[in-house]
Amino acid sequence: MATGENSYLTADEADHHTSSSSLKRFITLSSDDEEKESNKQMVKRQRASSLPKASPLKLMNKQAMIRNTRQTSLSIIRTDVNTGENKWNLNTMTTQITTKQSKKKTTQTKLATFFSSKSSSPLVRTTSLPTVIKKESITEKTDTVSLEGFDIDANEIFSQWTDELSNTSSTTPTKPTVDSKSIWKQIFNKPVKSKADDQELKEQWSKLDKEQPTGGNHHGFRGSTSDMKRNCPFYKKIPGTTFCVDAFNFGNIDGIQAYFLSHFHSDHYGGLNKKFSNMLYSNQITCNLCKSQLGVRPENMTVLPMNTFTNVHGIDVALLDANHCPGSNMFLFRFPNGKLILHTGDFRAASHLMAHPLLQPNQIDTIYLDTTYCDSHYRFPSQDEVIQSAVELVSEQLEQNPRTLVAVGTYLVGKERVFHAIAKALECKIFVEARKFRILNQLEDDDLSNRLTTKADETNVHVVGMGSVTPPMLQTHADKHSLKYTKIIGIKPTGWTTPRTTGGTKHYSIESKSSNTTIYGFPYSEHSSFDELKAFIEYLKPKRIIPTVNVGRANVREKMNGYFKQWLST
DNA sequence: GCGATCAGCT
DNA sequence: CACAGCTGATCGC
Repeated sequence: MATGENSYLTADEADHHTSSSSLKRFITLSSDDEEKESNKQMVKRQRASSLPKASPLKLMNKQAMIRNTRQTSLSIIRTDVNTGENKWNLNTMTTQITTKQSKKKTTQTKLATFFSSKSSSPLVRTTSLPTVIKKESITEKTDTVSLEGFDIDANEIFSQWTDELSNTSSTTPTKPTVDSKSIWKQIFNKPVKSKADDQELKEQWSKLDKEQPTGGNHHGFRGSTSDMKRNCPFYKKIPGTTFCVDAFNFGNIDGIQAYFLSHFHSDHYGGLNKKFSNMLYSNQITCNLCKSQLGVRPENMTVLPMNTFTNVHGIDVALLDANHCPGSNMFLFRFPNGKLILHTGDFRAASHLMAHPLLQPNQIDTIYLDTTYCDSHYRFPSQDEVIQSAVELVSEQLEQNPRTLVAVGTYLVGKERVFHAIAKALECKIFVEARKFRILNQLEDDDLSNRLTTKADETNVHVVGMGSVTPPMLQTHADKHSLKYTKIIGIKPTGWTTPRTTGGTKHYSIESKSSNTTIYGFPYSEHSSFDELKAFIEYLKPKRIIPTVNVGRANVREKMNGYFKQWLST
């Protein structure tokens, strides 16, 4: 249980409210437990009376978020429309108590309301109230409810609850009054359904299938059939927040304040340009690239530190290395009640990622998972093994013929380790085009930067775009840059290359060969292999997994779901 | 004439 | 196929 210093709950309450098994526990409460429960409430009330009164609050925002989790908690996050700041967090926690009346189980909900502020004492006031909502009326998912048109004074809401409390004997729940009902109606101004997670997810996917039937990955990158702006798929939004991840192709998304970017690859930043007028959150390297390559204005970007929680609009966010390309990170979101959501962005799972102190088993509620290779036939060696193999190949080739040009395919960012390792082994420089030169110099790797040159004849190791690793393109490249080579070899590091299991350590395949041009495919991946994904999930044991890649077809999703179930049940 | 977006391709 | 682009055409200003 993460009850860090930023948690708005005391440790005791956090445990009480957010324990993963709390729901189950309440359903099976014995009368003994009930007694304990009412004692607890009593203590709480006593403590509440000694706390300072809540100061009057004016709800200035046009939007509030209603979040109902497994623990059936409800929170309203209030934002100042002028500053975009969350000055106050106004939370209403609900806990559930099940009583056995006759044979029928009925669930009643007690409310504990409290106000909290980032700057002052976290718990200003607590109270408990009679039943206002029934469990059945709460969905376990998150709903964003627009409060447009309402100008609600918080005191107006809660004064009525307080009145109810004083008129009610503390142990006997009474029926809600019409007044408090109407207030809840205002907040839940759209119908709230009760559904199991699975069912809810299924519906969100099939809704997406209907809306965007073009298949593919709903990146918003392709597949538009009309001039209508596409909707942001649900799995790019973080429930219970005003956050989205890697969603720049959908204009200004309703209810979104913070646009997170996991790394600088075009299918993730797609749509981002200098006209971007919202707030982007990412790591230093990615922000550098957004500025230099896309012209995103610095005032529209916030650089977040790695490996530590930073508060963004009332929610703590930590950036963790994703082991994908340089400047790639995962996002770990921590809610005021301790709930954790992990968005992996694109990542390659490895033991050193799982060893991160912020990633503990059984702590994560929902994980948004890079499922690029989530199929049992995707197995490839470690990056180190493949790099080793590439270095050996290049060394052999150069020994045979020193007038060999080595062209290594790369992405805009990504696959750097391959040509870097080769250049290190050969103790030589690395030729890159001017644009690539600028990009690589932003990656904060001194040895890499020192080896770069934009003069083609200074080294045998040339960096080219992945698309240029074809026989005719390589030929053109060799002709264009130098006459001092008699042979050219292309290195194509891509995860889609099926590794040749030659029994040895030569992890490559020959993709094409002519008299003086050979292209080698290396199974060098910057996404998790199937086994790595499996190990990652089996270690973390999240409550729920939402895939973010290969989600365009229902049958593929079903297959992945099958794997998830297996992994989580071991 | 420029940038943004799209189809096609790898 | 997917990935992470690239190229060239078209659209909007």
